[in-house]
Amino acid sequence: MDFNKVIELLKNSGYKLTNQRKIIIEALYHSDKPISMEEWLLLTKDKNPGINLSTIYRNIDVLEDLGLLEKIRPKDGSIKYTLNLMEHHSHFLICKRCGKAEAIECCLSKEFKKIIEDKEFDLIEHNLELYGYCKECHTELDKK
Amino acid sequence: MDFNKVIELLKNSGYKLTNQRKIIIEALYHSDKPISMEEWLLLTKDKNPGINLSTIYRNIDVLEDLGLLEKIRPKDGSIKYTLNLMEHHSHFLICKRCGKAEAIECCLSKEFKKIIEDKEFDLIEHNLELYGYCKECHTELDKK
DNA sequence: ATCCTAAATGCAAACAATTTGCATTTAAAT
DNA sequence: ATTTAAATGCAAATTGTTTGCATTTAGGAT
Repeated sequence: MDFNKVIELLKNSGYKLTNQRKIIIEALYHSDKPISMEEWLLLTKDKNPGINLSTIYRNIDVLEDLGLLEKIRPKDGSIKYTLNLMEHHSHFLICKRCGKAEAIECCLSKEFKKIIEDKEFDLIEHNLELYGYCKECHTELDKK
Repeated sequence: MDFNKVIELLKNSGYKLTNQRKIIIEALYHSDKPISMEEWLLLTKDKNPGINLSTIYRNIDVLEDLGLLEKIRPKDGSIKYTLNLMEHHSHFLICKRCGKAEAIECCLSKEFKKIIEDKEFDLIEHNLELYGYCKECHTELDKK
């Protein structure tokens, strides 16, 4: 989904396109990896120093309402945000070193789902986060 | 791992077994599902009303140090705690209605791991949370 | 283009969750 | 029993997030 499509969706849902909102969403859109609130704030202040933290928080609600926001919660307790522009369900390969996140297609094998079914558990949704080292970082680490 | 084993591990690691600590860990040990901090506090206050919230927080550090604590972070932003007494890696089937969590064995299929390998991503750890309705709750919901 | 109104924003204050400093208590080694 | 480092309770501090309210602004109506 390209940026204009996002804006269109926003407007069609009755939200106004303010200067701040555009910058806030754009920051997330152009980031190649999930970012923390701190990073998000810096990126937006970069374009408009007057933008307030609470405005970002309020826009989180908007993005969630639009179903566009993905919140990633690593084990360390932090929260990172990224836009979810995919049609279908996906998960992330998250690099423990550089933080880059790459989306991958869904994952639960048939056999695995079968095991769950056998337990008569009605599976509605799942959340999978994969941590490791991406190719680049792995190479870097080998050098040391 | 039975409770005495947990206590033994605690002592062997140089921690003292205080009355409060015992109650705090016992509460978690005897709970059949992951619990919130609020629930944890209630369970401990039940046995000793004087126990302070900060003592629980400090004992979280201890349990993490011992590698016994599992933190579960549902999408709703809450945090639940449970003891991880298993030898091998496992995941949870978490009921969206009653909150009961059942551990299941590991899950990533060979094909799935192959896909990740092909991306030259060095997978270190992963986190999978499965949400849905357990058998009992499913039955209950059908009644309505 | 100007006017109008609901939505959005900035700011400061409120709030919730977690952590910390410090005086006191306690487990357990001596 | 004595001693001492570790653990606790309490209150205050800190951090992250939310809210109330006065002001501003986007975008439809005129």
